[in-house]
This record gives sequence, C-alpha cells and structure tokens, in this order.
Amino acid sequence: MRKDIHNSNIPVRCMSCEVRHKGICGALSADELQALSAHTRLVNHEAGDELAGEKMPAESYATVIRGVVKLTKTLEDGRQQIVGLQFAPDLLGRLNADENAVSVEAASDLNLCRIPKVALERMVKSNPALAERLMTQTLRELDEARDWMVTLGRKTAAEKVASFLLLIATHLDPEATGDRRQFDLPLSRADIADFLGLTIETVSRQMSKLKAEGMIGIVANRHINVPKLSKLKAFCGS
Amino acid sequence: MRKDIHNSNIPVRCMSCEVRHKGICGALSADELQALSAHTRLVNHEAGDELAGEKMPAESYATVIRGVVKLTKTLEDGRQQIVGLQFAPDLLGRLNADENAVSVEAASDLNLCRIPKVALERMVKSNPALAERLMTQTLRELDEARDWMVTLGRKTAAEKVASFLLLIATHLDPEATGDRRQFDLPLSRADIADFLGLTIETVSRQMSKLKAEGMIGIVANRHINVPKLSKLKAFCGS
DNA sequence: CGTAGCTTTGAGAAAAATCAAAAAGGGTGG
DNA sequence: CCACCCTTTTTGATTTTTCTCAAAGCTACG
Repeated sequence: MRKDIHNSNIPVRCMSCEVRHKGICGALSADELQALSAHTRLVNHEAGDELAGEKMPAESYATVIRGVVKLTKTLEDGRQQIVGLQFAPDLLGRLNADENAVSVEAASDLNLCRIPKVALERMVKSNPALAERLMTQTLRELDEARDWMVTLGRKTAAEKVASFLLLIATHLDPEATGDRRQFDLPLSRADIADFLGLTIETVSRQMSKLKAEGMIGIVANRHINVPKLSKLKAFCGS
Repeated sequence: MRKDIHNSNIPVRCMSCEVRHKGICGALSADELQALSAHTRLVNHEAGDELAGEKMPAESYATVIRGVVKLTKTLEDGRQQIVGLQFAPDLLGRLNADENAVSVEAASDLNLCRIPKVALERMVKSNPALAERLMTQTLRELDEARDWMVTLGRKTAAEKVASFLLLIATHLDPEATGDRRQFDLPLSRADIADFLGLTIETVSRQMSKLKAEGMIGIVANRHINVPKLSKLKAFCGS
C-alpha cells in the first residue's frame, strides 16, 4: 500500500502561505514569518503515503499547500472510516497533543509545509492572533464533522454520494463560480466508500444512477462534471 | 413539545464550578471568578426545552451544572441527527459565533450557569489560560464527533446501541469505578435512535437482544444496569 | 499484449426500515 | 388507591435498502 517517499528537504520561506495570506501564516507578522521560515521545510508525498499513524506519537505540524489529506479511524477488525478531509491551506496536527487521534494519509499527491512541534507551539503561546486562528480552524472542523454525522446517520446512499461530490466540487476550487463544475476526484471508490460508510459497490451503483439521471457526467473514472451544482445541492437534502 | 419553563433568575456565585474546580471556572483566578459571578445566573430547564435554535442568533453561553444537553441538526424534510451530547461541566455555546450551527435542547432536566456573550468573550481575550481551556474542550468535542462518525458509518445496529450505552455509562458518572454500572438513560428511545442513525424499533429490538444475551439488564424502561462494563466495551468493536 | 488493480454490473442474502398492533408505563382525576 | 387515558416501548410481519459474493469490463503500465 505504501509507496516510496520522495521528499525535497530544502529549507524555504513558505511563500505560498505568505503571498496568498491564507492559513496560519496570515496571523503572523513579517518578523514572525521570517523566524518561522527558518524551521519549515517543503515536503512532497505521493498518494497513499501514510504521514502519521493512529495512536502514534505526534511529531510535527504541517500546512497543506496542494493536494488532499484524509484522516481515518479504524476499528479492531479493520473496518475503516474517513473522519475528515483536509485541503489547502489547513493545518495538520492537533495542538499540544502527544499522540495522534487519527491516522493521516495522503489522498492525492501532496505538497506540505512542515513545521516542528516545538516551533509552532512556542509561536502560538506568544501570538494570540495565531491561537485564535487555530481555534477558528478547529471550530470549522467540528462543524464539518457534525455536518458529516448527519450525512452518515440520516442520508440514503444516493444522497451520501451526491453530498460527497458536492463537498469535493466546492472544496477543490473554492474560488470557482457559476453553476457548472468539472474536477478530478482526489479519492478512489474505496476511499469514497470509507468516507460515506458504504461499500465500494454501492458507491459505484449510486454514481451510475446519478449519471443516468443527468445529475453528473463521468468523463473518466476520476473525472467528473456537474452540469448544475444547484440541482446536485438540492438533491443532498440539505 | 415545548413545556413551560420555570427559571429562577437569582444572581449567584457559581459555587458548583468553584468548589469542584472543573469546567471553565478552573482557569479563573479568585478575582476573575468574583467578577464573572456578577454576570452569571443559575437557570433551570426541564427535559424537552429548546435552549437555542439552529441558525438562530447566539445569545449567551452556559455551563452545564447538572443534566444532559443534546445538540441536533435537522434535514429539510425533518430527518434529525443528534450530533453531540454535553454533560457537566461542559460549556455550551460556540466562541465568537453570531449564529448557532446546531439546535440545543435539554435531554433531561437541567441546571445551567448562564454567562452573557460579551462577558465571557471579554474574559477569554484577557485570560490565555481560559482560552486554552476552551480550545481543549473544543478539541475533545472534535474527537468525540470523529469517534461517533466511526460508530455511525461502520458499526452494526447492535454495536451502535452498545456503544451508546457505554458512552452514557462512562459519562454520567465519570468517577465511578469497577466493572458493574447502573444508571438512568437521559434519552428516550426516539432520541437514542436520532443519535445512532437508526429507527426507534431497531433500537428497541437491539436493546432486547443485548438483554437476552446478558450484556445488560433493563430494570425499568430508562433504568439500565451493566453487569460487566468490560464485556460491553469489547462488544463495541473499539 | 498481458497482467494487476480498479471499477462496474448482476444475483442473492442480510440488515434495517416500514407498517401495524399489542403491551407497558406514567400521570391525572375520581 | 384505582381506573382511565395518553404516550412510549416492544413485538411481529413485510418491504426496502444495502451488503456480500461473483464475475466481467476497464485502465494503466510494464
């Protein structure tokens, strides 16, 4: 399952964050950003890489520059559930935790900006604006988790798949406008099933059904287009 | 559905918090506690009272002194999902939010310590220890939400009901020790179903099945005993 | 071109939902 | 304290949804 890892461990300024003024860097002064840059590393991972294991010691933080990260939990007998997806410019890692509550995996090829545990924690202590920004991200994650609980607990298989497609469509390119969307799924059918609490077969059947109903087009396995996002949204139940 | 509300709006020191040094009050100095006490009110609610509506303006915070609070989300067509339960000494209310993301209801009879929105937010700004404590609670809620996503997405009906009973057994009296437990369910079968993403009938059947297998005893409708908590835990899958 | 890994499709089985009705509690007023 | 009513819970029969098992079709890649 796990492929070779090719990291480019070159120290860099986190230009991506700085320029776009997103993520945690937006809460930093020029001086702080400069100081932080000394500790950060741009690293790359390929789809399938495991970045951190459930119940393993937490070693560092990282912000997502490009790609999608999946957070999973696994039952004793191997049943798996994806409990969150992280997109740029989210911060990976749980503040002040010694141990990971979830397993962290690259869903797609990734660029991350890695930050040592102590460096970030020191900076959070001295910068209330940064602490507040982390609180905001945590609250957003909590909202997303609760929204997904409704999907898992109360939606039909068809609504679950539609909700997933809507989530991806709106998160992959948040700036996109208009009612028509086109994108590549960052997750395999198996991952989608683990996200939705379904089997691969049910996911596949519901995708075919949505296609037959004209709700979506399946250009290639992973390449989807949505002619009317508003129609898809209405179908999701909320 | 909504019953009459009988509130005793008498200003008090939040002795319950102070004495037990739990919840947010544990992060406050004597002076701060004194100052906060001037703004707080002990209020009572009965089971079924709606404390705050989904998408309604957020008006105040409150800590749970006694009882259980349920957080729910509802789809357009009325399907409902409980997305969280709060026990003493949790803080109700989302920091800095103008609008509720969830509906807040008294699951059982309640005693709350109510805190005005501005009073708490001012105190959080000037007290990093309090901010950190709120961050800790939020992270715990996120963990709980993600754990529950696994239950909703990947467990069988029997495992879901067992997981719910385990949750209640361990949360109602966190100090209890030993492998035998006895408690009153703070939720009706309908609420349990909404928490587990099941129907009332399925919950009832699985409870009967757990009883038949000797996993639990049903003394009265709401009164449950668990002869071996470890056995129940093992049955939950994780 | 062949192979390995995904994905789709099909048929039958299992789990949970739905519809229906009986039983059990709980509170109220007599 | 009891009889009654209303609500909640349990149980039963049937239907629907989703899963499981099986096989075929696709894709990508060496």
